[in-house]
Amino acid sequence: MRRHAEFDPQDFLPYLLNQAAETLSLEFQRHYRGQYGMLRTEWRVLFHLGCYGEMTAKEICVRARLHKTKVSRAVAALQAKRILTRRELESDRRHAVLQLTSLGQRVFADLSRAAHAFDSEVRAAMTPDEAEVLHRCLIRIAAFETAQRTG
Amino acid sequence: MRRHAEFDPQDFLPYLLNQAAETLSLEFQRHYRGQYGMLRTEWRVLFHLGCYGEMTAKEICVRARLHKTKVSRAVAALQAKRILTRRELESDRRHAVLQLTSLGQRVFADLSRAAHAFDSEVRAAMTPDEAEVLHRCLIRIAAFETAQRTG
DNA sequence: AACTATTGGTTGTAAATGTAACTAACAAGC
DNA sequence: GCTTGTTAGTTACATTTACAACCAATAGTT
Repeated sequence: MRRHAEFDPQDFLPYLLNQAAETLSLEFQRHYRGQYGMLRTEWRVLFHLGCYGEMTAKEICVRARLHKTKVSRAVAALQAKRILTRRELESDRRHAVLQLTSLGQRVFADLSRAAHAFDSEVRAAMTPDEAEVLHRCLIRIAAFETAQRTG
Repeated sequence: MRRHAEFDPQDFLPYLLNQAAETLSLEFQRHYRGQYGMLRTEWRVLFHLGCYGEMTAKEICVRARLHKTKVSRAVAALQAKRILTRRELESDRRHAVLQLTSLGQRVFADLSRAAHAFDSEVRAAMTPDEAEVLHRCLIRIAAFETAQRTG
């Protein structure tokens, strides 16, 4: 069957990386989607607020590398779910600092625990050395060409 | 600012993996999208047909781990673009074997070359040893829990 | 042969995403 | 103080995706 054997999809890094990423994402979805009806972007916003503390939508855009419209919609959804509140700054009324409610903190604590457990589960499939190399490579790849994506 | 330092997004493998994958995907999009107006799923279908030779939509679903509706629509789009043709089997008229047209083969050759070059570019960011570990880990992760996704 | 189940594939519709255009608040130049 | 530019964020609309229901062909059962 194989007519053009020059190249196997499995050897094309972007493809393989995507397969791996999708596999894990799909698996972890169960937690934030199944338990809390959250979308991936919502989970990311919650994740960042939980890890780094309160910040503005813009800061989330930059840190999480998400487009502002996605963040805007995720924030609205999380607000509707009583996971976070927004506090406008008098110093500059364009900004609004986002902060988790106590419910938000509980949800974050729960998902954070699940994330930790899942991470360990994945790492169990490799040696500590491998995990370190993997981490290093991914960081490097993620930094590849970050332009025009964080507006 | 950081209030909950227990966990950094950068250390959560699914998240990091996603960032890396998205970075590369977005970059490589330029080729199939910019040059040929193809969607990611279309490129994947083309990729598989080009690499492995003609096969049915179902086989593509299994190999590429894509849902049948995605493949169905991608095939329709590629057909409209004169990239592939379908040939029904008399032995079982539910099946249709998909094959690249000569245009499809030229497009595949071009994108395949671009993919190769891009892959090398990415690999240049790491040592051969690292690349090998990365490859191994990703294969392992991609195989994690393949159920209910290929229907 | 008739009845059900399964399989390969398509279509309809709702949800999600991307892109561009927009508003409001502030900043800078004159 | 008024015009111009920038920045934070939202909204509108078009494209894409997900999910379920569907159809047609075949296989399996009686």
